[in-house]
Amino acid sequence: MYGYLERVLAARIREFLRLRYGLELERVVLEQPPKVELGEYALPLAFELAKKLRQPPRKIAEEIVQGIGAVAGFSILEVAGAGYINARVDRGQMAHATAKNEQPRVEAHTGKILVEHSSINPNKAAHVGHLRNAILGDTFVRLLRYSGRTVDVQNYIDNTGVQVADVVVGFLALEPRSLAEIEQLTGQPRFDYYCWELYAKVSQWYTDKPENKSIRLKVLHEIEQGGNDSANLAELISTAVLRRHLETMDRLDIRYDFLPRESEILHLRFWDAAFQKLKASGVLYLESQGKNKGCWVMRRAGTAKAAGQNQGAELGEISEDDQKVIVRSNGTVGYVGKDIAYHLWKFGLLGRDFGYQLFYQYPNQHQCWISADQGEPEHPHFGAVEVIYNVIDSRQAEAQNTVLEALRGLGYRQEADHYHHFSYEMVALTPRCAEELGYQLSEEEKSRSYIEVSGRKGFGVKADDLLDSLIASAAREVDSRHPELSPSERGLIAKQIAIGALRYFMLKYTKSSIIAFDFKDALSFEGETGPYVQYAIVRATNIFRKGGLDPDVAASELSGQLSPEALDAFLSAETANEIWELWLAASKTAYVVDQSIVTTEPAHLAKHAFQLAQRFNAFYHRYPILAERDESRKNFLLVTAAVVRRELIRVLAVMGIEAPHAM
RNA sequence: GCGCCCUUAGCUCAGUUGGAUAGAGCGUCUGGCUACGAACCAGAAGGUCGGCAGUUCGAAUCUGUCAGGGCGCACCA
Repeated sequence: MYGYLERVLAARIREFLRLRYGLELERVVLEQPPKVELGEYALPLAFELAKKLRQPPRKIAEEIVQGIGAVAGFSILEVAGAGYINARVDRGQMAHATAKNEQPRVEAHTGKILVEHSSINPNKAAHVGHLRNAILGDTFVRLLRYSGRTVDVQNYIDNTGVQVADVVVGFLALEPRSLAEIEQLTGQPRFDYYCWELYAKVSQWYTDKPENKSIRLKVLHEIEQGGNDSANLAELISTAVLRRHLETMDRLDIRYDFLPRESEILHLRFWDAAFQKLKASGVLYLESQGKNKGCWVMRRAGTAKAAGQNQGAELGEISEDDQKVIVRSNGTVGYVGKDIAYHLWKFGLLGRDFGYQLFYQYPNQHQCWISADQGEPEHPHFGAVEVIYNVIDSRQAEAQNTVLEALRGLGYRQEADHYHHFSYEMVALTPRCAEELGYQLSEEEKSRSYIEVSGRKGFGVKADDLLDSLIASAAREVDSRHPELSPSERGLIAKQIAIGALRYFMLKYTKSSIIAFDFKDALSFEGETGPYVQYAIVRATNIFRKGGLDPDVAASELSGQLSPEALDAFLSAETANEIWELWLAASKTAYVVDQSIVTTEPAHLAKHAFQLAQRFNAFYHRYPILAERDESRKNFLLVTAAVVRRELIRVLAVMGIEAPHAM
């Protein structure tokens, strides 16, 4: 409702300015006054117009307020301060609509959206950094779906790169085993942990003796080639680790629709199709001199063209430093080239498609498909979407932008505009956390605010380990507080709390903030945390349980007995501002969801969830509802609790967090 | 060297498109459980928003510059 009324007011103001002053404003700035006593919306509009109209702001504001007349949903517009226009809503009406769960929709979008996230190398266990990626991505998917969009979730699998090759080398050179033995190993519960260690060992082996790296190159070529022992081993390992990743993420309620793999991008020759287009359009050209002689290159994103150059197609136009090699002099294509081809496929511009095979059936029956050279005849359709979001850490910004520039260079302007690099910062560890994990730090490292994780060194917090300790920690609390519940009930609650804590922790920081991970912070269930919000919901639930009511139907049934006028009487009283602010916050779900999508910033949603819970906790403490003597007031307070509870559950659901029955 | 990001309370972070008195959590100190369960609430202390200059009626927010920190600039992915 909050966002809806904002749009109503903005549209009306814009219309008035057009008719009265002949002004066409692109955007009308609306904000919330510092205190709710001043109104629900504030317009600093008159300050902006003062210069254009050559009149003092205060006078303009008064003119607007007088001229605009009544606005539906609002009780009054008034001038305040040096020229603010403050708008007060009709509290009763707005609360009534909120209680009845009325959600005015804006126009429905039809185009499909593709969100790609996770994309973990399938050579070792997932760690905290991967969790941030997956939780950001999954939450963004939920945000889009909540606002009515159709979304495909993809997880790109680089199963032919050096990282997988290194584990293959480990099995071939360091811990030789038969294929049957390795196959048996892949069936172990946490095969990805085994690979984690092995990968670190191989990396150390290279460091000790750099000449060992020659094996890596040989294995890498064999894997890319396909149809040999190395390739078969890589397939076996990467598929097993991939399954483990799906299981780990499933613990957090994160699921995928499609897993495109690099092996198919190679085998199905996506690059050949892309290469033709890139050559024809002049995005790529063959360098004939210098260090990149014999390579097909394009301009690196972010490098400026010298004056007088157009597309950069002619020889020698791009200086060596500004060149990005797409095809090596030996004729093989690099990562960026494959990525360009893959993105042409995403937008349906490549003219080729994957084969599709059903790969994984989740316990909840959701199906996850994987790319295949020859797929099944019947399969869902992926790709050819309108908008894409790639959840990839900020270190790959330049590579992402180079792909984007290639699309632009090919003339796909609209697609380029719908290409979003959902960029976020990494998760590092605090020095204290690193020491807890048993790592020797130098004095210099101890003084730093964070230490970067390193898969190569086997240095990091594994995702499953973190989840395990969160669940164990939550279980201790639940067990001591609820000995009367069955072990399975307690287990479920502990799991919900653990996931709530973890997901909230990863979402409360803005994307541009580097998270310095520490067990103490992540294991906290107090203050600005997921469990704090969950606890507010449980408190609301308890009111209804003690009162013998069903909280889920209370909002709709009880609000039916309360007219807008009756609600207004409760909410417009001098002393009602605190409760009204709670209602106002509860009416903002759709508004905050939209804002989080537009800014690609799920942290807004997390902050909002916390603030709403905070207001509710204050309300809970101040108004003992069940002890209220006045029946109609008690009814009103119950509706308040029911509405806030409903919105809290809704907001948490968008964050992928469940509300426990008890805590 | 070039590009991108960051610098706000003791610590960790919010602060929408510039707007009314810069907020929260943690930590510290003080209070509150006969329960709609305190995983909570109330209160206190704590800030020249890295420095300087500029634009503006108005700057934590925009521009320039300096300082400090991070990341990226492979015929790796």
